[in-house]
Amino acid sequence: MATTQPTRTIEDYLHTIYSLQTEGETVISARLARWMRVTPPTAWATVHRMERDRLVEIDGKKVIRLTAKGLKLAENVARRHRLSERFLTDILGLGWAETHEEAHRFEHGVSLRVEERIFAILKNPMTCPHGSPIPGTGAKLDPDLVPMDRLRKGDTATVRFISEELEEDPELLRYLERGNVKPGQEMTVQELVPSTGVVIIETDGQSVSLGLAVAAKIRVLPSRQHSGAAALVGATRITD
Amino acid sequence: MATTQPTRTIEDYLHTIYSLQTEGETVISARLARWMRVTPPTAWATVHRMERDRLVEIDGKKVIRLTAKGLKLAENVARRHRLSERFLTDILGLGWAETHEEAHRFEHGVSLRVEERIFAILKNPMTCPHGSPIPGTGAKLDPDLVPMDRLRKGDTATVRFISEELEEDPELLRYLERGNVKPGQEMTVQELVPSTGVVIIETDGQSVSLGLAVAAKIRVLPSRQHSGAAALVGATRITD
DNA sequence: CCCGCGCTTTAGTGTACTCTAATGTCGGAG
DNA sequence: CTCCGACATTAGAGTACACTAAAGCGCGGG
Repeated sequence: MATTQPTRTIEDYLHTIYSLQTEGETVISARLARWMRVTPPTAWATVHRMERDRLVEIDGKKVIRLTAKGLKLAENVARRHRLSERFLTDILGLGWAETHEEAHRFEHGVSLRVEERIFAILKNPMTCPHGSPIPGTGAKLDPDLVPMDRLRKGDTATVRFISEELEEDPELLRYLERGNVKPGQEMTVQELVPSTGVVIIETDGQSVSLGLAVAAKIRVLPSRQHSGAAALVGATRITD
Repeated sequence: MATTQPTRTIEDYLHTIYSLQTEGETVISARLARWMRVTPPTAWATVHRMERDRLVEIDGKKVIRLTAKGLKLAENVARRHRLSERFLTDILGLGWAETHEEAHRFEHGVSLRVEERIFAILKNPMTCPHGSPIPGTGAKLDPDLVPMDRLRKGDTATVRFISEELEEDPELLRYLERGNVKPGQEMTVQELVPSTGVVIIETDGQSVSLGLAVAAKIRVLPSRQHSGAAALVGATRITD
């Protein structure tokens, strides 16, 4: 009945699918292939093993969705990952940009017992250092958050959430760290012209330029709602 | 040239071979098979992959020895393992008996960076909680230590070292923990009659019975040398 | 309406690691 | 000297995960 512990590979897929799914993205095999850095046939085969083991379902449009069983396992992986990130930064003192990569390795070594201890030592944290809620704590992504690319020139907001998709790129993370683009940071939009594909924001007096695809995966809580935050709803994009 | 990172399996074999080798035991394939809980053909194939990759050499008597390359990797695994044990007991508060098992999982998640941080937080520990020296710290197993089964009735000694071979059995470890048979503990031999196969010792007023095969893998520093500690040299045994 | 591009899927390989079943080998006990 | 038992080894098989090469498929634009 495949009640065996998922392998490391399967845990990674579960985590990725969970991330995309909770961030409201459409999960298809090709996207997983890119994220996992494997070829499409490899991802396809793995996803189909997961379907066989009732971890996911694949609908007529090839969209992959976690089953209840898969969700449970995925939440567990995500919890260990995000908790590991907190642990690595808060207790071991690793940098904000390194921690995702390190946690990706670290999380697989964390058993239930160790997880509980780390939780206790950290005093039950609710989110990872990049703003993702830690499953099991009751924390949810604030629905009032807005993708940064929906802001307009002059808008002020607080950075709250960096997508785990962006975390896959350490160079980008270092760039964001240098620019203070981290949860809790106040920011103001200096320029945002869709046709240029660039948004320029100001954080603590620093000017930081971001591509719109990147800005779309950073969520902020607006302070002064200029106006149009709700205008562009439904502009779904599968950019990877 | 197989400069790839060793797999988890290979790391485990390296660690086991390293443990046996540094404790002065003869390493053969059958023994590895028992320790790793796999069948002899599996262990054989794995060891031969390791030979192919120049991690070990196998002599005419089928004895397996680490090459310089294998030793380097094995020391790294052992360091991460023993350091993890210290970390899990000292920082996370896991029990002395659980920690080996947990560390076995945990160690694979520890990168060089994380290893360095843990070292720093623990203030450069020299040994694991069971007395094994942590490679890279310069610590060595004290050559004055004596296997507990070499003592005689009435001898007093201090427990210093529990073999990693014994650590594979959590039940035994819990028994030892309850009986205070841990590094640093003073003890006196109450009974030791080889023909009975049992040694009875006293620790903090507690009486603890151990099989001689187990006692042989616990090393102590004698306080009063009654006499015959050097008598039985060379009684090599491959008991597992 | 057809074509191409992105996605899916099949086919064929290869390595690591595991098993069972069976055979070869060697040394010590009788 | 022979036979048994422990160990080594070969043979045959299966799963997970990775790849390349090559089709198939469906939809949006010309």
